[in-house]
Amino acid sequence: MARDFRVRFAPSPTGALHIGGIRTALYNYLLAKQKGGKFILRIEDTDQGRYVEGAEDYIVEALEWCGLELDESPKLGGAFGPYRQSERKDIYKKYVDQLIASGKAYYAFDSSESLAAKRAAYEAEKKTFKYDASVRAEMDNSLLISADALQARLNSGEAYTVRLKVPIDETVTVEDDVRGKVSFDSNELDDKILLKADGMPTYHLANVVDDYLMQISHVIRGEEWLPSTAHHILLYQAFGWADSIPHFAHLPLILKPNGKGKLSKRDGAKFGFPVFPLSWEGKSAEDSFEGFREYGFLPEALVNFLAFLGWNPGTEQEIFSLEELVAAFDVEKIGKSGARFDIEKGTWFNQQYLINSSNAILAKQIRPWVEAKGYEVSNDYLEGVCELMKERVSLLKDFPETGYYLFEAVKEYEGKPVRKNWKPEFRAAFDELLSVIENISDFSVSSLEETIKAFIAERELRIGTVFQILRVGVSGTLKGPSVFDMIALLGKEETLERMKKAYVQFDKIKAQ
RNA sequence: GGCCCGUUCGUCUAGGGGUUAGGACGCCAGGUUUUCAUCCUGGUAACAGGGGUUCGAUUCCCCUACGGGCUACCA
Repeated sequence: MARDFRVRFAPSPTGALHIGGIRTALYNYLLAKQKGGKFILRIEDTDQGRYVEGAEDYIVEALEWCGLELDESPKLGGAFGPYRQSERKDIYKKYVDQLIASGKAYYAFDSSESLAAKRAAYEAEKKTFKYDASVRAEMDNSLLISADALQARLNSGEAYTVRLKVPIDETVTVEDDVRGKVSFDSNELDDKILLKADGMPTYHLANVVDDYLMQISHVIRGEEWLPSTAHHILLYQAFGWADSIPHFAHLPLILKPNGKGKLSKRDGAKFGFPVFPLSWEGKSAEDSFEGFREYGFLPEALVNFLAFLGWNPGTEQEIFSLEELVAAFDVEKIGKSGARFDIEKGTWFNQQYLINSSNAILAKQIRPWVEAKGYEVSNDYLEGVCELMKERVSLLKDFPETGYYLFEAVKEYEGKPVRKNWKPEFRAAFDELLSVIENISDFSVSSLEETIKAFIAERELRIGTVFQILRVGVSGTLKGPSVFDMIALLGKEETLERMKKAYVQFDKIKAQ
């Protein structure tokens, strides 16, 4: 029987969500949308010790910013709620009791301290302690005591955990859509804690119970979960849910730029680029990070870039809108090896999106950056800036930075072109040029170009010299948009003012 | 250490028993442009190593090396 496609993104609210998480969410979203299924957000907040205020809101906002619309979530609700695991405590207890009753799980009274001591002792002998079938009998659990004794201990309020009783001599096979069959020897598997002493489930239990109850059809998650998937399979079997095991797809990890380990939150500061979608204000500067949004990325570009980290359509097309990704996505085409994070490529994607955006849309996008610099300009003007700058920058914040001279007076003049081209005796000719400019009634790029070129020809001036002087006079730099474009955008008054001011500076530079 | 996964240009990757091993980013060169950028053209550069299997392996198998993940009352 074909099940509906129901996929979930299930992060822990332990802080900002980094781009590895966003990519996981993206792949889940793409599969759900392509198949007409549901994309669900489930908050896995079973570790009260690591819970961070604001993290859930951050996750939701990040998904929204990326355009990954949810169908069911803690805030949206849905037929399978609640969607926060901390609110499902009773459900897990019920299922754990079922497991104990059927002998698939057992109570363990070993304290954290005694286990730590055990581990230390093993380590001293260069061995690794594992709470498994081989040591169960040496531990303090319900497998070793009578029903009465157990009841007495339970009644006394003694702290306990519940562990999965992993069967011996079995081969557990995970069918992974990315990696194929992956097998584990059950004797290598430890008796994972299912229910913690505080009554909360561990990831393993909560995950399996919720995926089952929420009728999740596909589990797409990071490769770090592959080893524990064996336990998850065992759990499905223990519950008698073997027929409802979802499809698994374990994603290759996103690696640090140097390939040494998976990308982590500290790498942003270390390598000088963001690893989070949005900025995160932590309790300390060390725990605060800049996001791609604040760095100047368009969400579409981030999504496109992330989609290609570990997946590709097999064609030569690289620029994909979200809708196109939905259509082209294919779990079969997900790669198997980790992908290093290369900000250069990401920046290229962003520039492609900048170039392909309309000026009207871009103007809206850059306005916050422009206003943050204290500039007040009209939309028309901003659109003009976009037209002139979008092929020359790669981040939104570059517009008011690289092109600051389109918003305020030139702060610094490049010396080299001035020394090379400026002569005080040109002043007369340039004064004339300025009056010519002043008299242009149609202040458009084409008439500007025509008039100025005619003037240069008439006076037999060197075209390169005049252009460079105008360019540096108006923008301070040799790099940038066409002079005529800049002059037309700045307007007559501003241009004349800038040039007059520039002559004075040019003389000074020349005199140095 | 044990278990699991992986390995094609510097990076992201396509491909797949016989290919000039393709594309993109980056880099370099040329062209276009009054500059820069865009754009166009060209170039640079890869199948980790060793054994098999095979007429033929980069492709299939094994081993080694290297890399990564997991090994918590964290997810």
